[in-house]
Amino acid sequence: MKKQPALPAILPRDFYIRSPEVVAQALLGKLLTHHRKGRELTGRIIEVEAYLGLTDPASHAFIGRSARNAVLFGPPGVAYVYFIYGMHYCLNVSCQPDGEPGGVLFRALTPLKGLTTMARLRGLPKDAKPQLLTGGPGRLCEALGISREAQNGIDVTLPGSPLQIFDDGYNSGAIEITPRIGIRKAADRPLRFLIRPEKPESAR
DNA sequence: GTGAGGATCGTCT
DNA sequence: GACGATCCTCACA
Repeated sequence: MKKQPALPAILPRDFYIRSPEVVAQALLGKLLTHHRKGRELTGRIIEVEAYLGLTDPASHAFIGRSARNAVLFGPPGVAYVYFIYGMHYCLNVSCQPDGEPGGVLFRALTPLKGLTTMARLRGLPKDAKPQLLTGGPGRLCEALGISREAQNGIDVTLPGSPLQIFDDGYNSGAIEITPRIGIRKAADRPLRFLIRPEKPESAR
């Protein structure tokens, strides 16, 4: 069992200087926070996917460096946001040493703080189910107000950064491993990692 | 409750 | 010109 730190601590850059598979599993249970217009939007990371870079056909980095994927080739611990299917944003964080491409895609969060704002950004009623707020890569970006123009290239390891990832000592318990979703290339690789979401009030 | 298909645009070739 | 790491809506059981 991990010790419970007194205060949530920002994950340091060293945390991300590892392979995406390792970083992805380590990110489960951590807190993702976006400071937006004076409000704090926070959720616990419950589902991620690892994208390995040059050896992974499903990764944006597989085709080599381009203007779009440059963040994946840069220093670790930097947000990579891309636009997909003409209507959705997806949030990743770069990992591996500077120069080696690799990243982790955030697929789902359990919303903890700023639920009303999240619901408003998603265009949903304020009592909307968490699954509808932040369950899905496009959904969680919309709920946190994340876009490529504003958030791509943000360093998530800096104390003053609007986008940060914290460790509050939460023990994520057993990790489920499955193939990645929504891709055609290398779709059979077990690189999707998830934890059971915290039980809702009604399930007690 | 579940499954299938359409929407829409940035990026790359 | 074609594709894509998705989501939403509608139809049907």
